[in-house]
Formats: sequence, structure tokens, C-alpha cells
Amino acid sequence: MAIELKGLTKRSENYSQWYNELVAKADLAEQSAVRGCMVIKPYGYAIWEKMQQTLDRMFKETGVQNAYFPLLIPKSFLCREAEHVEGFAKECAVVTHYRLKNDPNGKGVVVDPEAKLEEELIVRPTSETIIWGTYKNWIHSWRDLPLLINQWANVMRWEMRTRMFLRTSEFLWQEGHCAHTTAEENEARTVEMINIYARFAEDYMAMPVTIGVKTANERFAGALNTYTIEAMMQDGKALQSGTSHNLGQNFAKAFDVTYSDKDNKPQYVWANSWGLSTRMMGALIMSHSDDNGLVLPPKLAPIQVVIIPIYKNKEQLATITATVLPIMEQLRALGISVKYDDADNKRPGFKFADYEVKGVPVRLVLGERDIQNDTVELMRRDTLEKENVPLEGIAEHIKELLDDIQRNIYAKALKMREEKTYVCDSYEEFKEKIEDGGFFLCHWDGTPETEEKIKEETKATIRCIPLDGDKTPGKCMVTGKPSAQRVIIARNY
RNA sequence: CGGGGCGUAGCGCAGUCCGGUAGCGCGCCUGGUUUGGGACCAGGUGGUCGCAGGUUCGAAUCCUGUCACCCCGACCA
Repeated sequence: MAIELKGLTKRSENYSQWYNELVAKADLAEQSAVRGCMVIKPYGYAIWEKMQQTLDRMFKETGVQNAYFPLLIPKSFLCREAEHVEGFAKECAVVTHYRLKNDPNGKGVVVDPEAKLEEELIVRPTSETIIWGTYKNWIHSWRDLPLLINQWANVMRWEMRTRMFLRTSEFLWQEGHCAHTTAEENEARTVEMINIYARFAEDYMAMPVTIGVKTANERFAGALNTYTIEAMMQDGKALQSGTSHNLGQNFAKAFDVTYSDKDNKPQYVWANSWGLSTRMMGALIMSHSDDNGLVLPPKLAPIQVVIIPIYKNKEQLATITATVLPIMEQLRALGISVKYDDADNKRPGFKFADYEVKGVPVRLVLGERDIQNDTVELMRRDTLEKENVPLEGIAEHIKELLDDIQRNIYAKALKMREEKTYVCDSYEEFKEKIEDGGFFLCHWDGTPETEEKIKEETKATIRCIPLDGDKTPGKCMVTGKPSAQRVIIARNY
């Protein structure tokens, strides 16, 4: 394909340009003909599939089942919950007609004015409304609860400005929607799901996150409370990576979802919803990648090991292949995904660079030299270190190495976050230091006005009120009023 | 919607000021030599110059209009 591989912009020179080039050169995604939408290419999608499989397994372990609801939502449904519609109204795509006809004045087709829908349909920006409209029919008795449903879907939010993976008009995600009998059980589920997201981020994506609560300003439209996991990207900006919302009884009341309890009394159900999107692809890229391209955590890499033969003729290739095949079998027996790239239309140097930019964790190079010595050249992507290792026991060695890479990139990301996290008590100091990015642990008086002031003056927002950590009270950095605990303030994507 | 930029081959661009045969690099195709860090040589394919008008013997180039897209803000996961 027409991808110029040379000359990736340096990460330190222009982070945003580096990111865009990386997405293109690692063959993850490209702009589509539709404004603000993205084509996810096979390699990018393979990574997303690994994320999906992992999350799906984690969800099912807690009793969640998958289902699918329609793309289009009747406008009247969206309007049922007042705060919800207000929050999403400004970014909804609307279907108004159901037919085209030949243009009477020329070529092509036009919308047939005769085919106007009586009620407009909204392309889902999220599915709470259509799902609660459906749950009304599913929930009658306390025996129907809890109802734990997830759907994998696309949603559309007509964003003004877009950015590959991080903000696109259409994006893929999963959204879970649960119904419970009690407020306590509902809250516990909301927290359980944000913990699953945190575990996914840390254990699989190797991305440290902070679990916290959103302020009223940043809360999901229609929720009582929003939990979030916040990660720090390499440029010090925050990325909201997953959210879990306690919806209280708002949607149950709006859609009249009630059940008969054990005393045969009607009760509204308690609801929560939680979502994680292809934005995580952006998070993955920005957490670990370097000037040579993507660095994938082994647990999410579609290809964990690539083997490249060096040969001068067919006979040599045959000899190398005979050595490689058993190695591949051993690796696969250990559950390691491996690719043998013996294509003869690309030279080794090209392949080296290509798999590096694609973030393949481990590379083996095998030539005649190695065959004679019973060794193989091994390179790990995270450090780019090369070593010659004996063929004997190579599969076990690689298995351990993959675990080590997974740990190492997590440790690196954690170290970076710690270095760029500051305890700050002076607003003046904050205004100066925020220019270089980072998380700022500051006291805040708890008012939306102060939060708004900080946002207007510095473009930074309160990312979350961390659940763990220091709970020492203090004085608000801006107003000097009392503060219950420090919050994380940062600029964000 | 404000402020800036751009539209010429699949991709990246030059040519536009000063009108006169449509160019370069990469890719792609063919053949050969290569292969331990992004190969080289030779030959070849490929474009109604965003669109619509106008000026002119003649327009990628000048004029008018229009439509895209990109970057910086406002909106946001």
C-alpha cells in the first residue's frame, strides 16, 4: 500500500503529528470519505478484537449477557429523560426521510419530500433510551432482576472536531445496561464495573489508571453519579478511558419500568450503565509508543512473535524453515501467537522496520549463521535490545520475556505518570506548570463555579475525585474555602 | 460559526506571481542483480490540474462564483 514508512515525526517535536503518522504507518486506521468518520484497518481492528475478547470474558464472569438493540431511536424516546436529551441534543444525527427519488431537474437522486417520517429517528449517541424503552417490557417481577445486559455497537456523536480513535463522529464501543432491585446493589454493580475497567486497563493494556468520581459538571447526562478511570498520556494530558454511571431511578421513572416486589408492591428499578470505546485504541497508542512506532502490550498484540528468515537462495530458506516450524509449534503450544514472514518481495530491513512500527513485542531473526550456532537473534520491542539466544528452550524463554515486556511497559508508564503528577497548593504555580501538562493534585472547594473558573483560565478540568489516596482536608487552591480532599486537575483529550 | 491554509497521477509535492506541449519523488507493473536494519539498475503504466462560469487565438496559471478537505478555537468519550 502507499505508505511512506520513513521519517516518522519525533514524539518530542510534535506529539499530535507523531500520533497521526503513527496511526497511518502502523496501518491502524485512516480517514474515511465521511466527515469525521474513520476506517479501522485490519491490523487496527485485530487489536480492537483482542480488547473485545478480553472485556467480553470479564463481563461474562460477572453474569453479564450480550444483546443487541436498534441503531435508530425514536425522537420521543430520547426526550423522555430531560437531562439526558439536553446533554446529547447538540450532537445527534437525525433521520427524517425514508426514501430517495430521481432528481426531476437533473442527474442523481434527491430526498423524496413525500417520504417524510412522521416521527424523526435519532442515530443513537448512546442507547439508554431505547434500552429502557425495551426493559419496560422485560421487567415485571423481582424474579426478573437483576438484569445484566451488554451490547457491542456503533454510536454516533456529531463532533465538531475529530481525531483518529480519540474522537470520531462514529465510534465502536460496548455499553452495559443493568437493572437492580435496590440502590445498594445498583451502586455496588456500578463500582464493580469501573473496577473491571481499571483491571482491564492495568493488567491488559499495561496502562495505569486512577479510579475516581466525576464532578457534577463532567457527569453523564441523566446520571446521579459517574465513575471514571483516568489515564495519563505521554504528553501529560489526561484521557478518560472508561465510565460507569449510577443512573438511580431516573430512567426507570422516565420509561415507567417497575416490578412487583415480594410483597406484590410496584417498585421502580435502579439502573446503571457503563461504556468503553475504541478511544482505548488511542489510549494504547499514546501510552507506550516511541519514535520507532507502536509498542503493544503482549497481552493485546495480535502477533506476539514475528520470525524473519535471512536467506540468499531457496535451499537456505528451506533449511531455515525446517528449523522455524518446530519453534512455531512450541510457541503455539504455549498459547503464543507467532507469524513467520518468509515473503521474498520485501528485504529483511524493511520487515524489521515494519514490525517495529506495528509494535510486535518480540522479533526473531534466523539466518545461516544462527543455524550453524544453534542460536537465534531475538529483539524485544519495548527496549529494542537484541541478543543471541540458544534455540534450546527458546519457547519458554519467549514466554517469560513476553511477561517481562508486559510488566516493563506498565512500570514505564507508571513511572512517567508519577514523574508528571504534582501536589500543588498555589493557583499561580498551577497556572504556570499546567502548560507543560501533568496531573495536579489540588484542593477544590467543591463548587461548579470554581471548576468553571479553572477551566476558563487554564483549559484544565477536574478529571476526577480519586476514590483512593489522601483524604486529608485542606483549603481550595483558588478560593481558600474548605476542601474535603485533593482532586486531579489536568488538561485532557 | 470565527481565524488561517490547501485542492495538480494511488500517496507526497513543484509549476500559478510573469498564460504557450502536464512535471518530480514515492508507490505500482516488467526484467535482471540483490537479501544480517527501510536495496539497486533498466524499461513501463498512470492526471478532463476540486467544480461551474468568464477573459483570451490559447488558461493548472488571470477574473467571478461555488464546493471540499486540513490546522487553530467554541462542543465532547
